[in-house]
Amino acid sequence: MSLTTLRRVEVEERIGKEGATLTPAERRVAEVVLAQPQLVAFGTVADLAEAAGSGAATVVRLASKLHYDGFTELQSAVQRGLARQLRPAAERIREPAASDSISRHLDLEIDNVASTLRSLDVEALDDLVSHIAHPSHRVHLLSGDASLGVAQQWLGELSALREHVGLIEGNDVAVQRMLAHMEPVDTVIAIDLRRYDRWVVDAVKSCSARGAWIAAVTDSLLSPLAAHADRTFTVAAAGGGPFDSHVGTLALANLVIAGVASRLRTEATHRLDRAEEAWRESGSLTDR
Amino acid sequence: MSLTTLRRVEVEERIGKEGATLTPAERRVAEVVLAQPQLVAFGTVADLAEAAGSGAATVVRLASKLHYDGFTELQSAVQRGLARQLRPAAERIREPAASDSISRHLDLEIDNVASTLRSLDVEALDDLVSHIAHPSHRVHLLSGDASLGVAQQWLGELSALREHVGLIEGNDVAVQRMLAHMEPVDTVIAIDLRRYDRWVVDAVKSCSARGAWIAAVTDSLLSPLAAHADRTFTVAAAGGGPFDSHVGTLALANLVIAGVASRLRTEATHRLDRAEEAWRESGSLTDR
DNA sequence: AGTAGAATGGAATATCTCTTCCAGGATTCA
DNA sequence: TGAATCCTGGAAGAGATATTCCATTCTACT
Repeated sequence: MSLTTLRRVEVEERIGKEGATLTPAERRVAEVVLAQPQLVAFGTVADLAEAAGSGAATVVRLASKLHYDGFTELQSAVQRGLARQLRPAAERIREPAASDSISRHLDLEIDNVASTLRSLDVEALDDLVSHIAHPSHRVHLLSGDASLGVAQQWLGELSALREHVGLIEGNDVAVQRMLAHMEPVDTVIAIDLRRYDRWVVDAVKSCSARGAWIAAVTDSLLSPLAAHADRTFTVAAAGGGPFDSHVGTLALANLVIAGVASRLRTEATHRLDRAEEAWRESGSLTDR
Repeated sequence: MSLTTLRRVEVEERIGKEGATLTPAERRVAEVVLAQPQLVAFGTVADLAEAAGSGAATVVRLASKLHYDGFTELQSAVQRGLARQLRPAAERIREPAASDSISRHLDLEIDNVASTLRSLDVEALDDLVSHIAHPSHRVHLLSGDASLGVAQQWLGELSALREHVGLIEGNDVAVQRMLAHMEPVDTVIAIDLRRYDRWVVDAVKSCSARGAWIAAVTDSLLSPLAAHADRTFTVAAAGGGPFDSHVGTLALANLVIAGVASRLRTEATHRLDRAEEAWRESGSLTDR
């Protein structure tokens, strides 16, 4: 996996070079610098001195021996090194690296999936699954134009598991119709990322006013969708091309849908069996 | 807050909760906190204020609104969050997520993306990109029912880059119409996985007979689609629930579309700009 | 249009941190 | 063994930073 781009950082380099000339106390400090760079990046001279069992002056002297102007400069160097590791793949992909475009996209998409699922709140997920699995709550999907395909994917699979799942298109008629029939027990899943479609934002507001339970799938907790949502799911959507990547959103969808399926096991199985039966009879599916 | 490690980083959690009560300037600061946590972790109040275009006092006020004792405490919280990400990315990717079920899906989806993109043949990819980028070739998308949403996603984004992209629905009328108008220079992208939709297989055969150039996006080189395709792309689609995961397919789509976009740079840019202009005039997109 | 209230940034202040200096202690070499 | 040198940490001062307060600006409502 090309994700392991660990570069030896400047500081380590210098410690290696000057290592032989370090005094015992300085060496102890240097060991801490290598072993716990966070302590250097986030801490103070005193913290580092304590961790190394030395005095503050020794810490500063080490920085000088490594040809830094002082502890502050050493700290900056360590911070730069850490920042490199912290940089999301989204930024790495822009740099004119030698690596080919496939592996750059690979990094990016893996990052999207990992970030999206790892930032997921378990309670929020359970809550969403419960709402979708509740048979008497109708489910309405709202999606911005850019994520319409992914929303269709949610729609298709949720429809296979339960009834009364709908996707609202972005025209006023459809939106108004949905709002007219909305009950306070209905569930709304709104999917839209930055450069939000105004109609989605407006529709979410209206749904909220009508008392629907709303889940927002969006790019930021500060998104206008989040403001009216009962639960917000943030997705990472860094794209290597001109568009956002909805790979993270789709991974989230799969997770949610799997949860709904297991919650609705018996009923869903019946539905799926009936569909299977229909396909078999009509011969519309084939193994080869 | 107790021993339970919050998966969504504490700071984000709090921003989400208080997001609605933030003033405009505070909101700008919060956006920077979310977008550039390093700036908070490594920087000073003044740095953050400058990045957000606000005063130092606003930064401190935001910290208070998030129920921190002051900026220093907010900074510590961000540092703790970042420290978790400081491990090498490769390790982090497989790190268990908040629940077993999420971890399982995470592994699964990462494998789907990685397997799909790793097995990709560069020449085949270039070939597909070239065919799509060729302006005089019309592009037809065919998709099985299960991957319809993903196909819609291809459609939407390709349509933003060039003209004459169509998605054929699975009814005879539409298929026959497409076949009737097909030219030998047309490009067909057929997306369908195991338990193939018979109509897709048949349509691909017919397209092949008419001399179209065919790319198959499918699950195996032994797929019936592969038999008639000029290029075959295999995708990994292991799903954690009852359905296949199309995350790998979508990742492939993004890669292809990014390739097409860079191939069509000038024309595509014009198209995108015109669309942007239209959105701006109609006010249908919003930043908040 | 006017007023009350919130919002905002600048400046003063209190706190914290880095750096420098120095004296006591350890080590080395004759 | 003694002297010279190096090593080391504490403490003071220099510098930077967070916080608080307040005057100005903006906004919303009458």
